[in-house]
Amino acid sequence: MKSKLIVTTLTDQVEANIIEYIKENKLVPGDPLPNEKEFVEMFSVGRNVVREAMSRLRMLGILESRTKRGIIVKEPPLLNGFKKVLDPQLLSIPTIKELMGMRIAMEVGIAEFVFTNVTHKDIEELEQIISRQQAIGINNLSIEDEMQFHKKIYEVAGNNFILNFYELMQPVFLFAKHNYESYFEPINKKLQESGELVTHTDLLQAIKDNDKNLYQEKIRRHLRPYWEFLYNYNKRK
Amino acid sequence: MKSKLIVTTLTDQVEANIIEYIKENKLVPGDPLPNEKEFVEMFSVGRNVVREAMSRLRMLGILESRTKRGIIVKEPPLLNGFKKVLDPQLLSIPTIKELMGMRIAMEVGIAEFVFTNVTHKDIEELEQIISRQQAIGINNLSIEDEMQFHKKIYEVAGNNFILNFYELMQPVFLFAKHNYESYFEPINKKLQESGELVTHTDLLQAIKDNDKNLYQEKIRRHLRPYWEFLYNYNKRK
DNA sequence: TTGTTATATTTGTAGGACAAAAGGGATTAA
DNA sequence: TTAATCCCTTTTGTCCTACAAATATAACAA
Repeated sequence: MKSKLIVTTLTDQVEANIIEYIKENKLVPGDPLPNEKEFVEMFSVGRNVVREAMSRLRMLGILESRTKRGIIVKEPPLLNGFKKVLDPQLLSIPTIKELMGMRIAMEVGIAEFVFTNVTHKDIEELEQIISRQQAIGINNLSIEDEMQFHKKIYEVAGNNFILNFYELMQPVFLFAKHNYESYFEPINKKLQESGELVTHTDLLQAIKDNDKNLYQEKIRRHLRPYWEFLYNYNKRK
Repeated sequence: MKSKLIVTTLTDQVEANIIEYIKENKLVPGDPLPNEKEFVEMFSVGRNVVREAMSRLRMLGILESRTKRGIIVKEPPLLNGFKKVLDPQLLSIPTIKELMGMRIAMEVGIAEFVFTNVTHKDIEELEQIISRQQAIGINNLSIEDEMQFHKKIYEVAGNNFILNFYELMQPVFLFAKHNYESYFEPINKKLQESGELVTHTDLLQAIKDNDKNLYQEKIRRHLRPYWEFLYNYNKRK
């Protein structure tokens, strides 16, 4: 029984059919795909529909087409699609809060990898980053400066996917931080006054002391304010 | 200087242009977009190109179109695109290993949330899951059974994004586990013999004891074998 | 065999056509 | 005046044709 409301378009169906075709025929990266005309006949649809479906898969990086040479299956970059939806302008506050929770979990969770991989050279680099930041002054710190330290931590962890993930989410974090600081007083200042501020220096010290549990506790307290503030920020900008 | 090799198609450009249009005009979910014809004129391209670009954004969930009512901006589900590239058939072993590393980090990192949120009722449910699994026998456990426990943990953590993320990655984990066990002896058996097996019972005990650090250590040891085995598995199936 | 040329194929792009759906306006009824 | 109904117009979804650019393939020449 078909509802009058169109829930899936032909393009949606053909897109799913092509994915199914790849799975059923066990195509792996490098394998050629039937060309447009063959899909048109296979699914009995117009060429536009097939092209729209393939265009989507090409955007995700699952397919690659070379003029005349046909279309091949590709190992897709994992975050092609994710990147495009991570626009703070489009996301609700609860969603942004969940992303921030994800970040906290990740950054606590990679501690294991960080402590396994970290070298003296890494520690030196982290010290340099911190001293550059101190030269600027903790309250004049640009958000990009602030993020350098964390990025380096992610690099030490040695997982490219997690690093990419973090970098893609940065615009969202910037939004959260910027909004916090424009509606309230700067986070750093507030925490400094209450004595709860966990600085990058504190984090680095825990790394130097090889105290993983302490590091995890500190990184949590370092990030938590951004997460908690989102509780009280329930309207879209 | 233009290379003769076409790196971006018109569709790619128009897709980027539409995203830029949304940002520049500060459109938020619910706002209407110009219709296809207007974009055709705005960018001086054929209707097909505009449709392909919008079809991509519709797939990601950034746009929604209703026949005649036009197109509106939508808050996109975050993982629409990610879901489609998570096909173990398409991913290389190093990539799968990075995903597994991500999972370990997440599951260690959400401990904080789990320990904050967990209730007696949750613990009862976890006990029921475990006893169902023990009734089956630890070596007869289906992979789905095995995953029930972890899914419940993610639910307790209370972050929908992380939960969705985990569920999407399950096919990849299944692949890793299945391959390990078909090439080597079952993971559980091997670890049991060496006395290193961390069972769900051990994990639950750490939760009952409210010992977060121990839990994190145990969950790491519970998952690590799958991650390490990927080191030695360097060929695509 | 090797190199060149011509042909055919395939993708990218443009544009026309039409059906279905729904908004808006006009007409009619109360 | 207000409310209900009908018709027209707009817009999306789909199909189709056409053509340029690129290149694989075949045919041909040296």
